[in-house]
Amino acid sequence: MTQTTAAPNQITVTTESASAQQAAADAGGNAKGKRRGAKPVVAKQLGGAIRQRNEERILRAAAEVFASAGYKGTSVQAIADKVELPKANILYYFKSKAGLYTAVLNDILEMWNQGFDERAIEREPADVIREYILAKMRYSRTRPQESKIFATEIIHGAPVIRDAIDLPMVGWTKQKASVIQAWVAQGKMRAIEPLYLLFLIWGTTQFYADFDSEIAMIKGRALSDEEFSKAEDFVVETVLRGLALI
Amino acid sequence: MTQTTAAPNQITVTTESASAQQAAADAGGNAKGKRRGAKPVVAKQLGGAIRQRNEERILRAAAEVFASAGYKGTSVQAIADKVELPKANILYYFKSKAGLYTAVLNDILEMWNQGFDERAIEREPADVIREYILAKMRYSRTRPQESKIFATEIIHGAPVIRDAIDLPMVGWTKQKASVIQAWVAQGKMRAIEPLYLLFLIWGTTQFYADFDSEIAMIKGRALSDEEFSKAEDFVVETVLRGLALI
DNA sequence: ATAAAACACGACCAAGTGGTCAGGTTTTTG
DNA sequence: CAAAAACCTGACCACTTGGTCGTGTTTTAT
Repeated sequence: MTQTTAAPNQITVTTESASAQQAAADAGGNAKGKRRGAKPVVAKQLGGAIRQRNEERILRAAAEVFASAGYKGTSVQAIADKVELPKANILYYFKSKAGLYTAVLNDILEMWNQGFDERAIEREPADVIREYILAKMRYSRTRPQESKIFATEIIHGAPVIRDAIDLPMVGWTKQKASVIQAWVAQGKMRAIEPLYLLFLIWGTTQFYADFDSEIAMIKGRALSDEEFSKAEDFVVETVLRGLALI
Repeated sequence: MTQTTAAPNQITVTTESASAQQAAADAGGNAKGKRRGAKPVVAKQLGGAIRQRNEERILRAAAEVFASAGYKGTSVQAIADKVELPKANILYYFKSKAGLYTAVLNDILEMWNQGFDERAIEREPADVIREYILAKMRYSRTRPQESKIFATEIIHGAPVIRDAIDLPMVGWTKQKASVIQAWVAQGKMRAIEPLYLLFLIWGTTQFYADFDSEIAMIKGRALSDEEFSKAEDFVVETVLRGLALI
């Protein structure tokens, strides 16, 4: 919900203000309003108090179910059961299952672009990269559901968010890559292809969220906070050494 | 298909010989045979020539569809269309969609346990780890479908393969971890928690398979062979440096 | 207070699904 | 060259699913 740092020079607009709002709009029910002369004027802020509360609850429940069962594996009824509302009611707020899924994904995308901060390029690579890895690791830890939904979506070729994410994603990535490239040019780190570094970080951090069940299998239980913290340290140290920054 | 190295002290049996065969058995149709006195004696090697050929084609098509649409998102009809056989026919060979999926997964699991070779512990960590990373990277490159099916399955909590994979997986991992542990004890590499190293390798290599569509988005096209080879080098070098092995 | 909007929801339906089955044709076996 | 096994498949069915609708209730605005 809250817009984090955000690259200033990005087309984030497409994803944030624009598409988030728009998603809320076409996800929001009450299609009937349109039938006759659209009486309710334009839109008095879209959504009464009740609506807002319920949409939030539904979204939360939906994320849970989508994460654990996948899009196709999720039935609207299952979500309804979880929020304890009749199915018809949730279809009243989100006019289709697809609309609900899109809304969930938009919420996720808002959080996805945790970038290097604006002054990254002037700072020490080691510091920026450390912070970036930690941010990603923490996201995996605190939002495994969202991470899973995102991963599943991408694995299946991003059928739903393709258009919403395509351009912005390219932008975010290019920006990060160019910062890294600059560091290399300045001789601040060993010569590497920035993209592959990003992939290594994304892959590793994503693993902790997406494969938590595998980790639990292996360890016999989930990672404790201390263990996770150790894992964070390991990733940071290994990457920094790997880049010859330590 | 070919059993690679394999940890000698593992219950791999459960997954390989046993469950692969067994899956073929209960996946294989002809349940009717059982109705009357089970005439066809015991089993003359299970499967005529036609059967073998068709099962293979179906399996291949199924893997494709499962990978791109997920288990729930896959309809038997879709697989049928792809192999150009009537739906009933594919249900004749694999008595249920679940059976087919299990069969596909078993094929995958057979290839999954690419381990350190038997003499790993006596070899140089750098060599073993390099080979391991390259093996995983190549698997991601040549078998992205299988990788995706596996990932999706794990993300959703491994509902299907849980039992088949649980113990073996723990075994494989423990074995690899103990080798790394030994290296650390011998002072051959810096002190790390072996598990976190494995996670980093798994996550990174998996990323190249599972997120190929994202990579394509970013680059505007898929990675070329040369680029992929550069990526391999980057991962190897970064990890080895990260472990202070270079 | 009262009208209008927003909210709630049981009942229902069309479409798609996995799976069965009966009766056919082809292949293998003796 | 039969008989038996293996293979093939259109038709069918039970069931789940997303989505609609009509109607009733609550909230909000005036």
